[in-house]
Amino acid sequence: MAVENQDLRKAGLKVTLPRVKILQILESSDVRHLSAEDVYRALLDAGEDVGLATVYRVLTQFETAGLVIRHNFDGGHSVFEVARGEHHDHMVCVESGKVIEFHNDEIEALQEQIAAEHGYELAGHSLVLYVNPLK
Amino acid sequence: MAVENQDLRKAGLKVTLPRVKILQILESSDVRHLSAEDVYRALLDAGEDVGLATVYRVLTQFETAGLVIRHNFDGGHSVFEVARGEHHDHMVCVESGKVIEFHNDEIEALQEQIAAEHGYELAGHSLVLYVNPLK
DNA sequence: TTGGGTGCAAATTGTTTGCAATTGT
DNA sequence: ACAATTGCAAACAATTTGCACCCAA
Repeated sequence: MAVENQDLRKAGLKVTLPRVKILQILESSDVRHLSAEDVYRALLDAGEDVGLATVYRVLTQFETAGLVIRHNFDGGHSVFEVARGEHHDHMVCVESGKVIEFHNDEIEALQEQIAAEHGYELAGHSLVLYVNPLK
Repeated sequence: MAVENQDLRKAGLKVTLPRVKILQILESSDVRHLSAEDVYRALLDAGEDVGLATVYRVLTQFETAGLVIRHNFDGGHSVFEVARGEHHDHMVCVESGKVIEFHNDEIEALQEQIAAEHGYELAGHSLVLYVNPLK
Protein backbone atom coordinates (compact mmCIF):
# COMPACT_ATOMS: atom_id res chain seq x y z
CA MET A 1 0.00 0.00 0.00
CA ALA A 2 1.42 3.32 -1.09
CA VAL A 3 2.47 6.06 1.28
CA GLU A 4 -0.33 8.38 0.22
CA ASN A 5 -2.92 6.08 1.69
CA GLN A 6 -1.44 6.56 5.15
CA ASP A 7 -1.63 10.30 4.71
CA LEU A 8 -5.27 10.03 3.76
CA ARG A 9 -6.14 7.79 6.70
CA LYS A 10 -4.24 10.02 9.06
CA ALA A 11 -6.38 12.88 7.79
CA GLY A 12 -9.52 10.90 8.61
CA LEU A 13 -10.38 10.45 4.96
CA LYS A 14 -11.47 7.20 3.42
CA VAL A 15 -9.00 5.87 0.90
CA THR A 16 -10.98 6.20 -2.29
CA LEU A 17 -9.83 6.06 -5.86
CA PRO A 18 -10.45 9.75 -6.66
CA ARG A 19 -8.54 10.87 -3.58
CA VAL A 20 -5.59 8.61 -4.23
CA LYS A 21 -5.40 9.61 -7.88
CA ILE A 22 -5.60 13.30 -7.12
CA LEU A 23 -2.88 13.04 -4.52
CA GLN A 24 -0.68 11.15 -6.97
CA ILE A 25 -1.16 13.78 -9.63
CA LEU A 26 -0.27 16.56 -7.23
CA GLU A 27 2.82 14.71 -6.11
CA SER A 28 4.06 13.55 -9.48
CA SER A 29 3.43 16.65 -11.55
CA ASP A 30 6.57 18.55 -12.47
CA VAL A 31 4.57 21.76 -12.40
CA ARG A 32 4.10 22.13 -8.66
CA HIS A 33 1.17 24.55 -8.72
CA LEU A 34 -2.03 23.23 -10.22
CA SER A 35 -5.53 24.61 -10.51
CA ALA A 36 -8.59 22.43 -9.98
CA GLU A 37 -9.04 22.40 -13.73
CA ASP A 38 -5.43 21.32 -14.23
CA VAL A 39 -5.95 18.39 -11.88
CA TYR A 40 -9.23 17.55 -13.57
CA ARG A 41 -7.67 17.47 -17.03
CA ALA A 42 -4.75 15.41 -15.74
CA LEU A 43 -7.24 12.88 -14.42
CA LEU A 44 -9.03 12.71 -17.75
CA ASP A 45 -5.70 12.34 -19.56
CA ALA A 46 -4.90 9.47 -17.22
CA GLY A 47 -8.16 7.84 -18.20
CA GLU A 48 -9.72 8.35 -14.79
CA ASP A 49 -13.40 9.22 -14.73
CA VAL A 50 -13.64 11.72 -11.89
CA GLY A 51 -16.03 14.67 -11.76
CA LEU A 52 -14.79 18.24 -11.52
CA ALA A 53 -16.96 18.76 -8.44
CA THR A 54 -15.16 15.91 -6.75
CA VAL A 55 -11.82 17.46 -7.58
CA TYR A 56 -12.89 20.65 -5.86
CA ARG A 57 -14.27 18.75 -2.87
CA VAL A 58 -11.16 16.66 -2.49
CA LEU A 59 -8.77 19.57 -2.87
CA THR A 60 -10.66 21.47 -0.18
CA GLN A 61 -10.52 18.45 2.12
CA PHE A 62 -6.81 18.12 1.47
CA GLU A 63 -6.35 21.76 2.30
CA THR A 64 -8.23 21.35 5.57
CA ALA A 65 -6.16 18.29 6.35
CA GLY A 66 -2.98 20.24 5.66
CA LEU A 67 -1.97 17.96 2.81
CA VAL A 68 -2.03 20.78 0.26
CA ILE A 69 -1.78 24.54 0.33
CA ARG A 70 -4.13 26.75 -1.61
CA HIS A 71 -2.88 29.97 -3.17
CA ASN A 72 -4.88 32.83 -4.63
CA PHE A 73 -2.48 34.38 -7.09
CA ASP A 74 -3.82 37.16 -9.29
CA GLY A 75 -6.50 36.17 -11.71
CA GLY A 76 -9.56 34.55 -10.27
CA HIS A 77 -8.73 30.90 -9.80
CA SER A 78 -6.91 29.12 -6.98
CA VAL A 79 -3.88 26.91 -7.38
CA PHE A 80 -2.85 24.04 -5.13
CA GLU A 81 0.50 22.53 -4.22
CA VAL A 82 1.37 19.59 -1.99
CA ALA A 83 2.58 20.70 1.43
CA ARG A 84 6.15 19.63 2.07
CA GLY A 85 6.75 21.03 5.50
CA GLU A 86 9.08 23.90 4.81
CA HIS A 87 7.46 27.24 4.19
CA HIS A 88 8.23 29.32 1.13
CA ASP A 89 6.88 32.27 -0.81
CA HIS A 90 6.30 32.71 -4.52
CA MET A 91 7.41 34.72 -7.47
CA VAL A 92 5.18 34.71 -10.54
CA CYS A 93 6.53 35.71 -13.94
CA VAL A 94 3.82 37.91 -15.42
CA GLU A 95 5.09 37.15 -18.90
CA SER A 96 5.20 33.35 -18.82
CA GLY A 97 3.08 32.60 -15.78
CA LYS A 98 5.95 30.54 -14.38
CA VAL A 99 5.97 30.16 -10.61
CA ILE A 100 9.27 30.25 -8.72
CA GLU A 101 9.54 29.44 -5.03
CA PHE A 102 11.86 31.23 -2.66
CA HIS A 103 12.50 31.65 1.02
CA ASN A 104 14.13 34.51 2.86
CA ASP A 105 14.67 34.43 6.60
CA GLU A 106 15.22 38.15 6.81
CA ILE A 107 11.81 38.90 5.35
CA GLU A 108 10.19 36.31 7.58
CA ALA A 109 11.77 37.90 10.65
CA LEU A 110 10.78 41.40 9.60
CA GLN A 111 7.18 40.31 9.26
CA GLU A 112 7.08 38.99 12.81
CA GLN A 113 8.68 42.18 13.98
CA ILE A 114 6.23 44.43 12.15
CA ALA A 115 3.24 42.54 13.48
CA ALA A 116 4.63 42.81 17.00
CA GLU A 117 5.23 46.55 16.60
CA HIS A 118 1.54 46.92 15.91
CA GLY A 119 0.50 44.80 18.86
CA TYR A 120 -0.20 41.66 16.91
CA GLU A 121 1.06 38.16 16.58
CA LEU A 122 1.74 36.86 13.09
CA ALA A 123 -0.68 34.05 12.23
CA GLY A 124 0.26 33.67 8.60
CA HIS A 125 1.15 35.66 5.54
CA SER A 126 0.98 35.76 1.80
CA LEU A 127 3.82 37.19 -0.23
CA VAL A 128 3.83 37.06 -4.00
CA LEU A 129 6.30 38.90 -6.20
CA TYR A 130 5.13 39.63 -9.73
CA VAL A 131 8.19 39.78 -11.93
CA ASN A 132 9.49 40.17 -15.48
CA PRO A 133 12.60 38.55 -16.92
CA LEU A 134 15.62 40.86 -16.98
CA LYS A 135 16.57 41.78 -20.56
CA MET B 1 -15.83 72.40 -8.95
CA ALA B 2 -14.52 69.76 -6.60
CA VAL B 3 -10.99 68.42 -6.73
CA GLU B 4 -12.11 64.96 -7.81
CA ASN B 5 -13.29 66.29 -11.14
CA GLN B 6 -9.76 67.33 -12.00
CA ASP B 7 -8.53 63.86 -11.21
CA LEU B 8 -11.14 62.38 -13.48
CA ARG B 9 -10.35 64.70 -16.37
CA LYS B 10 -6.66 64.12 -15.94
CA ALA B 11 -7.40 60.40 -16.25
CA GLY B 12 -9.16 61.04 -19.53
CA LEU B 13 -12.53 60.20 -18.07
CA LYS B 14 -15.66 62.24 -18.57
CA VAL B 15 -16.93 63.78 -15.38
CA THR B 16 -20.16 61.90 -14.94
CA LEU B 17 -22.37 61.64 -11.91
CA PRO B 18 -21.65 57.95 -11.19
CA ARG B 19 -17.90 58.48 -11.37
CA VAL B 20 -17.95 61.53 -9.14
CA LYS B 21 -20.16 59.81 -6.59
CA ILE B 22 -18.06 56.68 -6.51
CA LEU B 23 -14.89 58.66 -6.07
CA GLN B 24 -16.47 60.61 -3.22
CA ILE B 25 -17.55 57.45 -1.48
CA LEU B 26 -14.09 55.96 -1.75
CA GLU B 27 -12.52 59.13 -0.40
CA SER B 28 -14.95 59.84 2.39
CA SER B 29 -15.41 56.33 3.76
CA ASP B 30 -13.71 55.76 7.08
CA VAL B 31 -13.20 52.12 6.09
CA ARG B 32 -10.49 52.51 3.50
CA HIS B 33 -10.94 49.18 1.74
CA LEU B 34 -14.25 48.65 -0.02
CA SER B 35 -15.59 45.93 -2.28
CA ALA B 36 -17.68 46.72 -5.36
CA GLU B 37 -20.74 45.65 -3.39
CA ASP B 38 -19.79 47.95 -0.52
CA VAL B 39 -19.59 50.88 -2.91
CA TYR B 40 -22.84 49.88 -4.55
CA ARG B 41 -24.69 49.74 -1.24
CA ALA B 42 -23.18 53.05 -0.17
CA LEU B 43 -24.55 54.57 -3.37
CA LEU B 44 -28.01 53.20 -2.73
CA ASP B 45 -27.87 54.45 0.85
CA ALA B 46 -26.98 57.86 -0.50
CA GLY B 47 -30.04 57.70 -2.70
CA GLU B 48 -28.03 57.46 -5.90
CA ASP B 49 -29.41 55.22 -8.60
CA VAL B 50 -26.30 53.60 -10.07
CA GLY B 51 -26.10 50.08 -11.44
CA LEU B 52 -23.74 47.50 -9.98
CA ALA B 53 -22.27 46.92 -13.44
CA THR B 54 -21.36 50.59 -13.60
CA VAL B 55 -19.67 50.37 -10.23
CA TYR B 56 -17.50 47.55 -11.53
CA ARG B 57 -16.77 49.38 -14.77
CA VAL B 58 -15.88 52.60 -13.00
CA LEU B 59 -13.70 50.91 -10.40
CA THR B 60 -11.80 49.11 -13.13
CA GLN B 61 -11.32 52.40 -15.00
CA PHE B 62 -10.12 54.03 -11.82
CA GLU B 63 -7.68 51.23 -11.31
CA THR B 64 -6.34 51.59 -14.84
CA ALA B 65 -6.06 55.34 -14.31
CA GLY B 66 -4.16 54.75 -11.10
CA LEU B 67 -6.79 56.47 -8.98
CA VAL B 68 -7.50 53.35 -6.96
CA ILE B 69 -5.69 50.13 -6.11
CA ARG B 70 -7.36 46.74 -6.31
CA HIS B 71 -6.48 44.08 -3.75
CA ASN B 72 -7.30 40.39 -3.77
CA PHE B 73 -7.28 39.52 -0.10
CA ASP B 74 -8.38 36.01 0.82
CA GLY B 75 -11.89 35.06 -0.14
CA GLY B 76 -12.97 35.58 -3.70
CA HIS B 77 -13.90 39.23 -4.00
CA SER B 78 -11.70 42.25 -4.66
CA VAL B 79 -11.46 45.34 -2.51
CA PHE B 80 -10.50 48.83 -3.64
CA GLU B 81 -8.84 51.76 -1.94
CA VAL B 82 -8.01 55.25 -3.20
CA ALA B 83 -4.37 55.58 -4.20
CA ARG B 84 -2.54 58.18 -2.16
CA GLY B 85 0.86 58.03 -3.75
CA GLU B 86 2.85 56.23 -1.12
CA HIS B 87 2.96 52.48 -1.40
CA HIS B 88 2.08 50.29 1.56
CA ASP B 89 1.28 46.72 2.43
CA HIS B 90 -1.48 45.29 4.61
CA MET B 91 -2.03 43.43 7.80
CA VAL B 92 -5.42 41.83 8.32
CA CYS B 93 -6.61 40.89 11.79
CA VAL B 94 -8.15 37.47 11.37
CA GLU B 95 -10.23 38.01 14.47
CA SER B 96 -11.83 41.35 13.70
CA GLY B 97 -11.22 41.64 9.99
CA LYS B 98 -9.58 45.01 10.61
CA VAL B 99 -7.09 46.12 7.96
CA ILE B 100 -3.90 47.89 9.05
CA GLU B 101 -1.51 49.49 6.60
CA PHE B 102 2.23 49.45 7.00
CA HIS B 103 5.37 50.13 5.06
CA ASN B 104 8.85 48.73 5.49
CA ASP B 105 11.73 49.81 3.28
CA GLU B 106 13.85 46.86 4.26
CA ILE B 107 11.27 44.40 3.02
CA GLU B 108 10.78 46.38 -0.16
CA ALA B 109 14.51 46.32 -0.83
CA LEU B 110 14.79 42.61 -0.10
CA GLN B 111 12.08 41.89 -2.62
CA GLU B 112 13.91 43.72 -5.39
CA GLN B 113 17.04 41.89 -4.41
CA ILE B 114 15.42 38.46 -4.43
CA ALA B 115 13.85 39.04 -7.82
CA ALA B 116 17.21 40.15 -9.19
CA GLU B 117 18.95 37.10 -7.75
CA HIS B 118 16.60 34.96 -9.80
CA GLY B 119 17.14 36.95 -12.98
CA TYR B 120 13.96 38.96 -12.78
CA GLU B 121 12.85 42.51 -12.37
CA LEU B 122 10.20 43.24 -9.78
CA ALA B 123 6.99 44.41 -11.44
CA GLY B 124 4.81 44.42 -8.37
CA HIS B 125 4.07 42.47 -5.25
CA SER B 126 1.40 41.54 -2.81
CA LEU B 127 2.19 41.15 0.87
CA VAL B 128 -0.52 40.51 3.41
CA LEU B 129 0.12 39.58 7.02
CA TYR B 130 -2.64 37.70 8.77
CA VAL B 131 -2.43 38.52 12.45
CA ASN B 132 -4.01 38.06 15.85
CA PRO B 133 -4.04 40.58 18.70
CA LEU B 134 -1.36 39.93 21.34
CA LYS B 135 -2.87 38.88 24.63
C1' DT C 1 -24.53 -3.13 6.02
C1' DT C 2 -24.12 1.62 5.99
C1' DG C 3 -22.48 6.08 6.36
C1' DG C 4 -19.18 8.44 3.91
C1' DG C 5 -18.03 9.48 -1.00
C1' DT C 6 -19.12 10.39 -5.84
C1' DG C 7 -21.19 12.04 -10.34
C1' DC C 8 -24.13 14.95 -12.45
C1' DA C 9 -26.73 18.85 -13.07
C1' DA C 10 -28.45 22.81 -11.10
C1' DA C 11 -27.46 26.73 -8.03
C1' DT C 12 -24.28 30.50 -6.26
C1' DT C 13 -21.03 34.19 -6.25
C1' DG C 14 -18.39 37.71 -8.17
C1' DT C 15 -17.69 40.00 -12.28
C1' DT C 16 -18.14 41.10 -17.33
C1' DT C 17 -20.55 42.19 -21.62
C1' DG C 18 -24.14 43.40 -25.39
C1' DC C 19 -27.11 46.82 -26.55
C1' DA C 20 -30.42 50.45 -26.67
C1' DA C 21 -31.20 54.63 -24.24
C1' DT C 22 -28.95 58.68 -22.01
C1' DT C 23 -25.72 62.31 -21.11
C1' DG C 24 -21.46 65.15 -20.87
C1' DT C 25 -18.82 68.37 -23.76
C1' DA D 1 -24.63 66.61 -32.45
C1' DC D 2 -21.88 62.65 -31.22
C1' DA D 3 -19.15 59.82 -28.91
C1' DA D 4 -18.72 58.34 -24.34
C1' DT D 5 -21.29 56.41 -20.60
C1' DT D 6 -24.95 54.03 -18.21
C1' DG D 7 -28.63 50.57 -16.84
C1' DC D 8 -30.42 46.34 -17.33
C1' DA D 9 -30.42 41.75 -18.30
C1' DA D 10 -28.09 38.04 -20.02
C1' DA D 11 -23.52 35.80 -20.20
C1' DC D 12 -19.51 34.15 -17.72
C1' DA D 13 -16.01 31.74 -14.87
C1' DA D 14 -14.86 29.55 -10.78
C1' DT D 15 -16.64 27.06 -7.28
C1' DT D 16 -20.38 24.91 -4.40
C1' DT D 17 -24.39 22.15 -3.39
C1' DG D 18 -28.58 18.80 -3.60
C1' DC D 19 -29.55 14.38 -4.30
C1' DA D 20 -29.81 9.56 -5.84
C1' DC D 21 -26.53 6.05 -6.40
C1' DC D 22 -22.11 3.65 -5.08
C1' DC D 23 -18.43 1.61 -2.51
C1' DA D 24 -14.74 1.20 1.23
C1' DA D 25 -14.55 -0.42 5.95
